[in-house]
Amino acid sequence: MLFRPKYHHGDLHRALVDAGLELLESRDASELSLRAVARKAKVSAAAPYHHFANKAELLDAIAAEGFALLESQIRAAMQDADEGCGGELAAGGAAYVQFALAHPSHFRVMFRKGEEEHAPVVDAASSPVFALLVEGVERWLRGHERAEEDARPLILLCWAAIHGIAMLLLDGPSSRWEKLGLDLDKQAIAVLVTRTLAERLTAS
Amino acid sequence: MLFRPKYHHGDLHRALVDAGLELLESRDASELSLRAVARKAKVSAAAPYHHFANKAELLDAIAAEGFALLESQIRAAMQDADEGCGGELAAGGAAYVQFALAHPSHFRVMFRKGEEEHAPVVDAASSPVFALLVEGVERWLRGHERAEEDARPLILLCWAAIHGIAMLLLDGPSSRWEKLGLDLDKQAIAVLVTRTLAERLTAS
DNA sequence: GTCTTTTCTGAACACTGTCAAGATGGCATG
DNA sequence: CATGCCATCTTGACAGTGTTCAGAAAAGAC
Repeated sequence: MLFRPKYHHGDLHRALVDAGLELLESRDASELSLRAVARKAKVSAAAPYHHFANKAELLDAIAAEGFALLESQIRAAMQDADEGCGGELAAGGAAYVQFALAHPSHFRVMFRKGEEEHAPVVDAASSPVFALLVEGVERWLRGHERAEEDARPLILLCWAAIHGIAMLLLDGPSSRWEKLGLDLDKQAIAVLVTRTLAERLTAS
Repeated sequence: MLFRPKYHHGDLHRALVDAGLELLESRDASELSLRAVARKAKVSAAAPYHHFANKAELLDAIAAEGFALLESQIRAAMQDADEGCGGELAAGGAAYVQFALAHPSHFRVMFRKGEEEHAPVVDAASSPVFALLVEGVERWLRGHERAEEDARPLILLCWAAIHGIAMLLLDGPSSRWEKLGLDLDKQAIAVLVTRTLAERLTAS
């Protein structure tokens, strides 16, 4: 049994994660009950406890799945972007925000605060997308003849700006954007921010 | 009765908000129960429903209080900063993150997603801190002989970066920072990001 | 003094996360 | 094949939750 065993149900571990994901499409993360997930998987309320220690662990699994999906989408977007040019970073950032806007509840689960220390599962799953960012910034620096520069502050700034605009578009106080006189939809605002960020990075 | 009336309890509206705030100091936002708040206020479980339509409305009140507090702290930090210089903006940003780090649960309540449209109470309360940001960026532009420039993309970028680093420091996958080789505490990371941001804004 | 309105309590409902005890069925060993 | 084992699932329970509703109690109006 390489993966989870296939006993009575088949693969309940997988089925529960999928059921949770489906419910997150419509419901919000805060109103996602373990019992509802079990119901959707046509299983009793206590069944999940043979595959996850508690609700948090299911959410961790869902979060990990989300990071994998996010990574693949960012990677695809970066590959489609203009090679070498800074458009690569901007495309990655746009993909990040696009994911958040397309799957808001899932995204919030990915960044929900774990009770104690963060689950190592989630940390491990989020590692590749972070690596993608690091790699992108470093490649961009090399492409701009600034390979010797310390990349770390720029990495922090990029992640903060991208993650921040995603969060603000999801949960931020609404009506801030219109009040600015920008009548753009959310995706366009995200593009504007990533573009401004890229400009500001390039400007020396 | 200009404010909330003082009937049986005195001012239960105020007392409930205070009790909620106290509980948020130790508990996390997700484990804050309306019943526990009522208990802390020495009142039956149903009493809050005469002052708030539901739990969400209490949280909205707590969130609004948070934005007021945040605004005062940012304003104080900006006034203490070097006049005219760009340090004003950086100080404001640092104060923003400092608030988030000092009151993480409260901060999360302020930016939690409301069920439907955002509560107008929260929107109104968050307006002044947004105005502080707008004003700061515009003043900074004037101080740099760039008054004619469109401030809006910069405003978005600043808010996104500041809010983003706050969120990442609170809920982000841990062990990202050490993996970067930066052995700084959270506050120092926040300062680094705001400083990098200010640099990048100044660089033309 | 009554009368009314606001505030609070007590009990109830449906729901939640979680656990202990038993039923069920696949697996390997005899 | 029979046997036993053990992972899996169900049933039923417990404490706790948000919310509602009928009534008690207290404050203000007349």
